[in-house]
Amino acid sequence: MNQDNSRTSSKKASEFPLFTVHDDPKDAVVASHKLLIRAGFIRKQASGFYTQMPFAVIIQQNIENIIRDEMNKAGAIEVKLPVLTDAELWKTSKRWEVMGSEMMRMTDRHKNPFALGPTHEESMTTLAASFLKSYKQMPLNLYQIGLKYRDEIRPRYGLIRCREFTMKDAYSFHMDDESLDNTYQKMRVAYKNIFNRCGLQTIAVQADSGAMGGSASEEYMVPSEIGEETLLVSGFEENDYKSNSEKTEFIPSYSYEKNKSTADALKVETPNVKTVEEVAAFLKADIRNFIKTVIYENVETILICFIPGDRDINEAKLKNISGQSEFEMASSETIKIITGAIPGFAGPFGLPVKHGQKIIVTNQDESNTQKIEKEVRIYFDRNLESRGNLISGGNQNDTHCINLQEGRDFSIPENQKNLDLVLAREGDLVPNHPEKKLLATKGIEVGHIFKLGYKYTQAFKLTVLDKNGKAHTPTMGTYGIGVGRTMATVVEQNHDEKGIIWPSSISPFQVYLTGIFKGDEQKAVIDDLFEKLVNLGLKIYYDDRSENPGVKFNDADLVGFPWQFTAGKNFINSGEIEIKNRRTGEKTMASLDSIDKFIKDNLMI
RNA sequence: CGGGAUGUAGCGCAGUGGUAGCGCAUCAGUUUUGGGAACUGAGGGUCGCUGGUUCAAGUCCAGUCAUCCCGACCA
Repeated sequence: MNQDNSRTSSKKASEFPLFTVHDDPKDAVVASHKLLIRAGFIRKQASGFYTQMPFAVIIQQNIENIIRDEMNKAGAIEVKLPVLTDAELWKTSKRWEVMGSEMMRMTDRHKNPFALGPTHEESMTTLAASFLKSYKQMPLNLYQIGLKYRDEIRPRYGLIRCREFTMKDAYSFHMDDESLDNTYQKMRVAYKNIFNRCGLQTIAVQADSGAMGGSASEEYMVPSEIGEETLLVSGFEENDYKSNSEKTEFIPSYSYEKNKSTADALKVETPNVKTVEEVAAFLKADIRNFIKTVIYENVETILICFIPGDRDINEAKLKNISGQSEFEMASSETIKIITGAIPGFAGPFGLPVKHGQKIIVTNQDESNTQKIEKEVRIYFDRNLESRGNLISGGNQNDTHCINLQEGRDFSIPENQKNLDLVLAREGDLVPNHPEKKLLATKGIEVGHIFKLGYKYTQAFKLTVLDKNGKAHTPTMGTYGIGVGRTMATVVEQNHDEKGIIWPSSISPFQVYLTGIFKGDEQKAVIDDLFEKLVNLGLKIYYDDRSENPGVKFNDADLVGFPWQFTAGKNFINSGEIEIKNRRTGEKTMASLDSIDKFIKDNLMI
């Protein structure tokens, strides 16, 4: 009998109960959230915290084991780090402040600060530093599967965005970029295999790699209406361009007018019209000839950005260009100080401040307001270069300027040429393939692989001796997969109006056996069938409740195991079992004698 | 943190200032068993919390907490 552990053994409903519920929970809006709760896989404990019920525990184990198998095959080594992390770790990497209120913090009895780990670069680098001494020990790829805590601003969609979630996180250490790339490529293969084996269709897209260097980064996205990322692709085939919109280079499918201004710059009154759209309508001008001004600030800097009037700014690109990882829209106060006008009338012509200038502004940080000095930085998008007949704010209330000429009325500095600040969108040209246009789709991120570089090895002073006996700082890669999110997105991709349809690779059971019987005598016949099926090696869930048949059929569809066997009066009278494929709905009849072959042909994986 | 909404039985929801309700679920009994059964009976409530107005508050007012949805973070 298959009684070795819960992952491989068969169960009876009378001993291993269902937790299905009749109604959709009122706070659920997406399919995976509704179905996982209705089918009794999860229960909400608090916002962003979920209990896993018995079936979900098995699914999670199945997904984890697929991940383990592929990671181990790719040469990674599993460890387990503490979830609770000492504040010292985060202070060393300067992330104690950067992480802000996203980290769940606490103190121990001695008043020492700790945080529940939102990620483990610090812990893993510290661990590696404790034993990595020689180039001979590398490359090394360490991973763990464990809980992460992030105090999300807005948990939502059930398991898709939680405050406590299980993640597989791996960190690799290398002597050089070539070795890093080698492991990175292995992880690409492993990730493809992992998601394929989980029955999850993903697309790998180019991702923004953040402020720490132009290294490679790929996100594994599940295409979905409810996705929080916008993806831009040239198609969905192997060699098509696929990118996160944050990362996508902006190449317009139309051309911006390059005529020189024939008239001098001129101020015009534009009372109470502020947005580019309003001003364009007011002046009856083409929105593409406008310069849109966007102003951000943080505690150190004020970032003034000029972009084409018909487009939006890409903040991820600005972060990379400016090196500032955090900023927000500048306050009205700040805008008045730097432009001399209320918001809505800023522009490059006659702007009272210069790039690099230090300026005193009021900093309204929480409760206390104080005067602090900030550095002004000015950035121009490349699509403004050499253009004339431009229109922008006049740095004066209710005033705009027309006939502006780049190089005459304002100039893009030489060291700032070719900056790309615009958020690309559907219809723009595909980078390197100007004959194609980008298509937009939404995606949920389930995995991310990333060449990290030296940030943590430097911060934690991790060095090893190279062949020449000289100290060398290794480079790192990091590779994450959201385990619970994988479970949820599988449901998003695999369900119908009746319930979930689990891929057999991660399904808690292969077969849902519905017994329909009157009285103990008939039940005994079907109990006996269950034992025989278990002995054939099937992982089977036997609904032996004395409910009405409809209740059991509905539960079988809802919990979504891939095959449904029904044994009722046909079985009792003539030994016929009905077999239904949950996904296709296809039904066949089999006798106990012929079922062995059916199982070998269809159910053994 | 801004904008919007909701908190009433385990779940889903009604509720007009004047007796706390419905459906499902639960428990007991009888019948029923191939697509969410029927009947009879029973149990289950600090109406989120605190304060106020009123002869009287689930209902009106103020505050507060929680949850969800829309925007900035992320696996």
